[in-house]
Amino acid sequence: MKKNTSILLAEDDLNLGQLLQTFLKTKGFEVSLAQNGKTALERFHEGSFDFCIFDVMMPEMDGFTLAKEIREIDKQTPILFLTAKAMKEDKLEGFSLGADDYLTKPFAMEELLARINAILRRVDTSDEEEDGSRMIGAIKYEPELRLLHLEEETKKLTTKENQLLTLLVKNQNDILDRQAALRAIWGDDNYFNGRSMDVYIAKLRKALKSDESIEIMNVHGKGFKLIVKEA
Amino acid sequence: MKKNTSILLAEDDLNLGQLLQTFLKTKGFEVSLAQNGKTALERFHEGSFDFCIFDVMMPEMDGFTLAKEIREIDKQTPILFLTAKAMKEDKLEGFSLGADDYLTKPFAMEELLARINAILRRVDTSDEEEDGSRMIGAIKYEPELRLLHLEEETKKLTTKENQLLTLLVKNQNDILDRQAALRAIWGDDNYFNGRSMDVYIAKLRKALKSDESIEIMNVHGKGFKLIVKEA
DNA sequence: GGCGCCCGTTAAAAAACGTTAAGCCCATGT
DNA sequence: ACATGGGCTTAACGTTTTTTAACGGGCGCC
Repeated sequence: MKKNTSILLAEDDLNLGQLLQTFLKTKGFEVSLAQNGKTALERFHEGSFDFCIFDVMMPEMDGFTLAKEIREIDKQTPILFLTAKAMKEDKLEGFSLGADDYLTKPFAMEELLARINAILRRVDTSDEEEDGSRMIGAIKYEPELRLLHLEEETKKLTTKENQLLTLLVKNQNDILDRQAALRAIWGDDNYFNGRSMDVYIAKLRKALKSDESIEIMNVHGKGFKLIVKEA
Repeated sequence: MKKNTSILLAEDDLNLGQLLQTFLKTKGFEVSLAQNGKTALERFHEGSFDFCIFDVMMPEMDGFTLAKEIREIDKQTPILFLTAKAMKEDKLEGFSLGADDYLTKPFAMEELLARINAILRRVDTSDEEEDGSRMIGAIKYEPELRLLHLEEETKKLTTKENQLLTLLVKNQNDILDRQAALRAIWGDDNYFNGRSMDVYIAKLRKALKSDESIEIMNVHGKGFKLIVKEA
């Protein structure tokens, strides 16, 4: 059973936003609509999305800044920009931020759909299963359901545990920057949030300790690295 | 089981970057993607890569400067440049910096793959094992896991110990320049960092003293030299 | 041979991280 | 309203990692 592709849509114009949302829903997507960049960013870090559609001009936080924040810890998820006018600079800046595409308003619904599908076809190569789960060593992890399937029990993760593990997995075998992670999950990288994160690292280590080949290694002063040793 | 060859890819255009990353991943490589030269340099010094692909034009630090920095302490790891236009001067400068090959954009994925494999076949002469470990005298060293297997115990190295030992090993039987090492690991070669490095040299000497054939020799005013005497 | 500088080593200080437990807040059911 | 419980933060204490200090020895050079 193929899981629904979930889209994060950030659009301040509620008219257009809802129109797009309903349209995409009829096409079989799950769509979460945010009305400004800030809530969109929070939503992104809470949830688990396969695709992003961001309006460039938005209150609180514009689409480009939003994309930049997301790219600090996630270089995978495709982002498509909606831009009001055909501005050359806009296009250039967007692409340098790792946009996978852009669309100039006004546009046809069908064109949007075509672009989305094209990008998804091109990009989808992660070691993620069809149902959204993935393996960490011998442990099955379902981010959307916040479940960790261990030998016997199957552990329910809390929001924060899940966010942190998701980031670690996204950066598997690579450094997850401490500051970036704090900004992504806590919104601010002060001392106390840092201590809080360390507590969650301890929790995750305990949860994952059943598989000896998994290690959350600390890189002093830089961050953490999820290592999965080869068999 | 053959370890995945790990590639450091520095490319500011995330579109192209991700495209290359996913392509190379499907071909069995481990790919770490950095969006500018500076983070790429940090990543290089922290991690352990078998191959580098650098875009020439990048923000923060361009590909040539990046290569120059790396070549100060690593003369082995192959570097392939991606250049926008076929500029003769670029090529010349690149080769003088120790580039192993070039590719002019746009290029075919398959060609990139062919070049990589050609270089790896040609260059791979390191005494590195298939699993990424290597021997220093009679001591087994696993840089990615930061482990040093001595007679009885197996010592976990700290981040800094590991970085320094990696540099020494890369320049085995050759001088590791003091200033270059400081810039590589500490980012700055001031007095205090220098003293700090001396402390780590002492630590490594102590750790390696179980094997009499290994010596970290000082070359006055120049740097250090890791010497492994023949049996 | 004396003097400055660089290095060797050990110890102390400081910073970062590891872990456990206690406290706090908020939602929920009674 | 009151208790209950889960989730998150803060506190407290321990350990590890890194830096700085301190002191002694070696090297090169006039």
